[in-house]
Amino acid sequence: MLRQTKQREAILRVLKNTRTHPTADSIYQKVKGELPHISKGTVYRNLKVLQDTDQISELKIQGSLSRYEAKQEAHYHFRCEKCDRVIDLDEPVNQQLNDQVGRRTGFQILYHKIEFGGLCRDCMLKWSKKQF
Amino acid sequence: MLRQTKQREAILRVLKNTRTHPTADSIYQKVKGELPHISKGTVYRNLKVLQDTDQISELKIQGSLSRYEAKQEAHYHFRCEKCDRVIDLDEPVNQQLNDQVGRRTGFQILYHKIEFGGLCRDCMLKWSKKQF
DNA sequence: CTACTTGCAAAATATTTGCGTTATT
DNA sequence: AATAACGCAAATATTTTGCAAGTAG
Repeated sequence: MLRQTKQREAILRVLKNTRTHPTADSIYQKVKGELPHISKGTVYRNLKVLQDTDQISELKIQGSLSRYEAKQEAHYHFRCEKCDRVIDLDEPVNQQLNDQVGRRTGFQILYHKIEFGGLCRDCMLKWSKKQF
Repeated sequence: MLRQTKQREAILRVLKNTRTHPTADSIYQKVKGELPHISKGTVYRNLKVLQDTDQISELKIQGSLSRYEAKQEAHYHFRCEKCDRVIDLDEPVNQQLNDQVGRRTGFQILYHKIEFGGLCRDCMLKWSKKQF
């Protein structure tokens, strides 16, 4: 039976209270503020447990280490190539896509994820200013 | 100016001749058959150069190390959760999606990638046999 | 009490880098 | 020749793991 430890709670809380999709190391840094003796091993082990119990998910985004987020409704991600931020999109999720591809391929499709990439508004502004 | 070395050529050739989306290490292993003295540093350095010159692309797929593929027409990927293979899909690419999301978010969208996940046909068969 | 978790440290992986040498242009 | 690229080995991440001690249930 899984136990509820303050380390595990703290890690989950950090993820529920941010929208930045932090890496394992930055989760470790944040939790250390609250639990100074926590070890990285504990962070990695708990990230794994939380994934296995479907409370968080891992994001493998272009050009960065794995990031994590607390599980929410399905949504897509956008990554800014300049500032490297990862932003949750409101864009509606294409519910039929899985069935569509499943029918055409004969595979059993359980999920799909989309990563958009480009420039966020902040970076577009900064960049365009530099042109003049 | 970039030079054309046999190491770089061999790495690119390996990627052009496979559909398996190999990892850096398995590329290293394959190229070693042809160039026994090649080093891993050379493989990593060349994978970077080939990406920067847009000849190959890196795939960050759920539950595995980075994989690589020679650049082709845009396409989506499917990952089997049982055998962990990554398969290129014929599925048509949604060309309007970038503009659509760009309009709604105000971001400049340069690309999008989709990863589907589930069970491939082979694994569905194996798995269903085990039920009886 | 039991056994899941932790902290710590060491080990295992993965990737990058410094440097003297090789080889492409 | 000039210098990009290489091989090798050492240096850096990054992640996993063994183990004795701590603690939730």
